[in-house]
Amino acid sequence: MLDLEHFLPYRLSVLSNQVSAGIAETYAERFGISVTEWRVIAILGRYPGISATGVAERSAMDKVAVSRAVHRLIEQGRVSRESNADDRRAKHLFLSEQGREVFDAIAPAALAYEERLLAVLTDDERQALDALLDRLINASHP
Amino acid sequence: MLDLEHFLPYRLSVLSNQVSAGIAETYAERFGISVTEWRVIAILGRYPGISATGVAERSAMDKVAVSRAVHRLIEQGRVSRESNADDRRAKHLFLSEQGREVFDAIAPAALAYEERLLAVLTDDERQALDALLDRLINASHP
DNA sequence: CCATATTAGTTACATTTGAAACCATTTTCA
DNA sequence: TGAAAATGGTTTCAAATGTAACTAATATGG
Repeated sequence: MLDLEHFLPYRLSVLSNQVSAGIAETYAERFGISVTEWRVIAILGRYPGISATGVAERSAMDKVAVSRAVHRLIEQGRVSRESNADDRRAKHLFLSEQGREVFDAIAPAALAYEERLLAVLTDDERQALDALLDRLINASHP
Repeated sequence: MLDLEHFLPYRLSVLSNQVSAGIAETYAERFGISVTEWRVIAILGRYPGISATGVAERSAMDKVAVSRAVHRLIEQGRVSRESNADDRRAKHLFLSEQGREVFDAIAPAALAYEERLLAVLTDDERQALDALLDRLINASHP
């Protein structure tokens, strides 16, 4: 018998939404930034000079979403672009100084949220969760 | 240092989206039904006569989404409504025979998907995952 | 070579979604 | 009581999103 409340896919969805909303609270208001924009910033903070396609791969967002987020971030002066000599279709993306400020402000808050959430687990449990998620993510790959 | 790919909230989001998309494949095409509609059906299959607000609470969807899904399901002849004598604002919701057919068809497929996903885990690991999710869901409550 | 296929990224259109305003009814409590 | 607040549910409007079509540039195989 299917009971939504004990159904793994459903529970994952609930948890994921609650957590995303919780984190969004820490930055949405303060910086007028959406989840997709934040994800692009997070990727660029970690991998400066990556292309839009690279961002899409690493963020599991589709390329249209990335394109739009990048467009808005450039408008906001938070991201800059440099053309790629080797492949003139692709552009290298970077955080501007303002983008870096956003990243530096949000990243600790996001990590603090994660820490607060994981505080209910012991170290062993965290590792176990990590490993379980790894395997499930691999297993669920299209 | 924040690294999106190892950040729990992000990983949850990726896994949840992959899984939801995987399950949706099993019914979207076949029944022309969306995730929200399927969730309403799943709840009504389990709790016949529940109100729209009850559905929203149990499904963690917002009431606008429920209202719209119910509306579409009624149009499709898959859900029926009965007014509530005690409170004339609220209505009792039920699966029609056709709605029940959809439920009976999808539920096993959804469970099979879950089973396929969980097949990569041992029984002990499943229980561990279940317990970990419980605690995280409670911890992440607004 | 060069015609064809592929890839990076954008745009256009339709659909979905969310927030806020909105009825209608019920509850509260002064 | 009855005026104000709360609740169930719907509607409206703007913003977010997905799909498909598109441009421009690069790669490939005959």
